[in-house]
Amino acid sequence: MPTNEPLTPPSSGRPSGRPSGQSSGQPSGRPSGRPGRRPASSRAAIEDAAGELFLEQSYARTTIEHITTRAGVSRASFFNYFDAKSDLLWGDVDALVDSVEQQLRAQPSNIPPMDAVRGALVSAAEHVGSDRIPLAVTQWELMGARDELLTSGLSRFSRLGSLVRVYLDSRAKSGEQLAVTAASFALVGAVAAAAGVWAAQGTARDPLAPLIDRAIAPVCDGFAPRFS
Amino acid sequence: MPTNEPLTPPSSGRPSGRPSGQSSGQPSGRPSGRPGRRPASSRAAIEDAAGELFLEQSYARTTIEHITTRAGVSRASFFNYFDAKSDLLWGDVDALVDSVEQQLRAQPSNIPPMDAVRGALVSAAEHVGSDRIPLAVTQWELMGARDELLTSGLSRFSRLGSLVRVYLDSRAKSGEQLAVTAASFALVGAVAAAAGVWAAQGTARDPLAPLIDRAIAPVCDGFAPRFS
DNA sequence: CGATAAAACTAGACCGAGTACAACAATAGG
DNA sequence: CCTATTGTTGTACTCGGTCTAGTTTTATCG
Repeated sequence: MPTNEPLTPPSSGRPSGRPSGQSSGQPSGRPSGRPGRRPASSRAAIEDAAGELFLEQSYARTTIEHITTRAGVSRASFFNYFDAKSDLLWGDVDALVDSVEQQLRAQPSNIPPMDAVRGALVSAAEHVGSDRIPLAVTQWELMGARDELLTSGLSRFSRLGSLVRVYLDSRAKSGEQLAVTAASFALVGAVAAAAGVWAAQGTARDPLAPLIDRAIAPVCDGFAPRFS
Repeated sequence: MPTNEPLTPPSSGRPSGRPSGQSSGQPSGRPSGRPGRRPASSRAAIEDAAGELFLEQSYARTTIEHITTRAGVSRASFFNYFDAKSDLLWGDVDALVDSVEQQLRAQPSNIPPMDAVRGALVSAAEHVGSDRIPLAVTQWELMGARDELLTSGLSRFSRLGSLVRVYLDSRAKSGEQLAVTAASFALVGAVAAAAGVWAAQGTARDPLAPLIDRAIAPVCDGFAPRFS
């Protein structure tokens, strides 16, 4: 007996090909230049289904099978679009970290390093509109057990830490490894704290950027003397 | 067909009861007061086997089955002693966090809050002798992909953050929620950074406590003005 | 001593996330 | 039509973790 597929026994098999459910209009838009089958609207369908289910029954109690079933997609398809279940929650945060990376590169090199980092973080935060909020934030209020959320999210923030560390390292004199690393991860801690407070404010929250700024300012002040 | 048990088909079954292998002497020491079967040396056997296997083939490639097989213990027994595989790596860190909690309670209440936290963290770090080093640290050098390690460890540090936050919260005037949270998690970031640098030093590393102190000092300096 | 209760341990089924791979379907271009 | 390419699916598998029922060892009480 196969291991998975607790639901949807072989009978009543879904018609292969794209299902008739949901909001997927005929995906045959433009020839798109390159060969191969064109993607159905699977990605959006998955995201929508996940958003609904997370609100209905929380992240922890929603399985990937639930999501794909509601989206009218195969379980295998899920992993074509996402590497892990937690990507549904934190994918937006990943994108935000990417934007921090860009902002860091865009910083002028004649200002003190900590000011540059501060500017980059705040700039990135300014692009977080209240329109597109990471799913993780909406879950924050809902979840009784935040540990799973927290754990799945921390690794994303650690990427931010590595990013900042590389930047600071490039602008510090050697022999400052400890200070560079400490500053980077202290900043990330402060950012995460601000994000947590922001998420906890529920709907109609304040803009994120000033919060971030207030949270990281003391860290910047503390470490600034350690850098040129 | 059963799902698991890829190895050890029903043939060649290990003799039930305590195996003759390893270092487990007859555990019948003292009557120990209370009823019930006395524990075999399973816990130590598991830890030893895990330590060996992690060094031989890394954490990621070692399954719980491997560990329990070498330890001569059933898989079920593993979960009698540990909640998760990652506890083998981070259990010592958990204990360390506990000791921070104690140190926080032992701090005099007439010194500034940030000084108290700093003292507690450094005191706890002083008890980390080079004798008993968390397995995670020894793995740090070995692992090609540190992400799994990192992820499994971050949640432990987040507990430290919550601890500090509660303490700071009890000593701050209300309305300082953001500052309290930011300070807590910035501290944790700095501590984690110091621990990482320490771990990366390989064998014969410097004492941890001064490293921690140097890492968190700027954070304390930065946030100190925000608290009474 | 025997009965009982508690504790350590085991066996085995089960679940869900994640991986791997071989198909199959749709589409562009020759 | 043929072929290469890309999206999608079915299916088997691994592993961490949970759960439950049952077995063995032990101390205590009658």
